[in-house]
Amino acid sequence: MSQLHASDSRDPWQAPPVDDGDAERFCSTCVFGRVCMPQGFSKDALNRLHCLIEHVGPFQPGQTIFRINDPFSAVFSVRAGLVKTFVIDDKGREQVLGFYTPGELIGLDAVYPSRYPCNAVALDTTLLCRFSFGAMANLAQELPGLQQTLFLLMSKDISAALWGKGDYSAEEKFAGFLLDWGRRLARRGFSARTFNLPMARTDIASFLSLAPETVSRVIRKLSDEGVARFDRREVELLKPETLRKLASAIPNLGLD
Amino acid sequence: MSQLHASDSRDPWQAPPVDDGDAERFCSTCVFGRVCMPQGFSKDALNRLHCLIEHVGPFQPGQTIFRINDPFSAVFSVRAGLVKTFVIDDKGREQVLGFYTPGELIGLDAVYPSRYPCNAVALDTTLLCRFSFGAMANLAQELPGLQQTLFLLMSKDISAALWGKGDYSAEEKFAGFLLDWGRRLARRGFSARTFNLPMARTDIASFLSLAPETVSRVIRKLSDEGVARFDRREVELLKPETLRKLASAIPNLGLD
DNA sequence: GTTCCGGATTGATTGAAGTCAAGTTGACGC
DNA sequence: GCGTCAACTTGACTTCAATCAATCCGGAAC
Repeated sequence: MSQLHASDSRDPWQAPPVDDGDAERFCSTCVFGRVCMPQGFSKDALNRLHCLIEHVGPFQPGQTIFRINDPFSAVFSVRAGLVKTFVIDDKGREQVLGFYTPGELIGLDAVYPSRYPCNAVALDTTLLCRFSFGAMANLAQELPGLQQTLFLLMSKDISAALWGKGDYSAEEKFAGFLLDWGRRLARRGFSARTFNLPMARTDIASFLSLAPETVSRVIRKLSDEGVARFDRREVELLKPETLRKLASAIPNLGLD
Repeated sequence: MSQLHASDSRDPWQAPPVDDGDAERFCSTCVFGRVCMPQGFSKDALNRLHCLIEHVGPFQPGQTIFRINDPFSAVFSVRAGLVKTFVIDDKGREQVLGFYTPGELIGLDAVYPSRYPCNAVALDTTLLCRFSFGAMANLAQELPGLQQTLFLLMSKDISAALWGKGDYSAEEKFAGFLLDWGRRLARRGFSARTFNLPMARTDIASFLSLAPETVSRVIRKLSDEGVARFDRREVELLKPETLRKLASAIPNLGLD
């Protein structure tokens, strides 16, 4: 969803579907656009960074972007759509590791092993930017701002990976998930109060290490208590304070 | 514990307590010594990296190294001893995030927020090397090998943070913990079969998100089944294969 | 040695969430 | 409209680990 028209309308359903960027501009949601520019990248630097970007996609829902153990060469920035990463345990059960919404970067955890440590599939029609990591590292050698940006992004991913570590109740985890998702959408100009949970209940359950049935029951409980309204995959947070209180059990939630 | 004498004796209790390094050499366990050198750092480069190292400590057991929300300026490499990092949740319960043994690096997750996101305390008499991160980043601008090393270390921490994510039984988690700990000691030349678990049961429990009583019961079960022998904090893995089978439920364990 | 103390263990009970099985709902196609 | 299918929900039951409550060490001090 585009940010170009965010000042005209914050309704995702009325915004143009994609902001592709062009030779002069990054996609408005792009981490490199957002993070680098305020640090004073020169026009030349931006152009050189641009040269190593490759637009890929569209990927259809269910389509694989990379597989676990594929050799690593690039990270991906989500331009539009939704991606989940996951691993399969020895009993064949899927463990979802993360969801990625436009502006977020996938694959920094693959640098060390030189292979992707997880699978990535599109959950919605998805467009990506592909950044060759080697080329980026080379460029970072000349551009302190880019090096700094990469350090920041990787550091942030360490904290993000820690999310939900610990022993929390189903309600606390789900409350945290709702608030986190809302906050990430808010960064792109959408409402943090009324939004869509575009992934399947099963995937939310797996991400939170819960059974789908438990997620269902938590949703019913929050509905009954008037904390949030759920209609299919639409959510309206009626008492964000109550959610925040629940989620406050989980430390380190302030990832931003 | 020193690696200098590893060829003479692999017994940690007979080895000299500390390998300090000097003007010419890194501590033998140091991540920068280990990771950078094979990539062909020049003598000059090594010297410059050396200049920004500051030896700190000793810290006594229980002594704080940094506190959550302290402004970030440096990462720490463990030279000797043992460190745990942890956060306190809103009910006052401690959640252990990690244990750090000599050669391991603490604090890369603090780069993004510019504050330490957790507390760090020594669990044993501990010596550290302090690296100013800003100075290191500057140096990395000139030394591609150092930049690469930092990317690798941060990427590795992302995977490490993911450890234990998912819904596993107490036995699976503990088996994974034992094997992981053994493997880390083995990297320093010690036995991966017979070793010490120098942290309190309570800390292991917290790290694994279990009650201390549950850890105790798992230990008893593994003893009864002859899978491992426990004597106080000493462990001998009698059937590592059984442990591996248990731990294989947890994906992504192969962090190395 | 004896006393003390904190960490560790053990046993009895409880409870939150998983599992299994049976509905329900909505989307799509014919 | 009706059938089909998958996702989701609901209810009944089970289970694993947390909690509560006693002990049981083992080391330090005297």
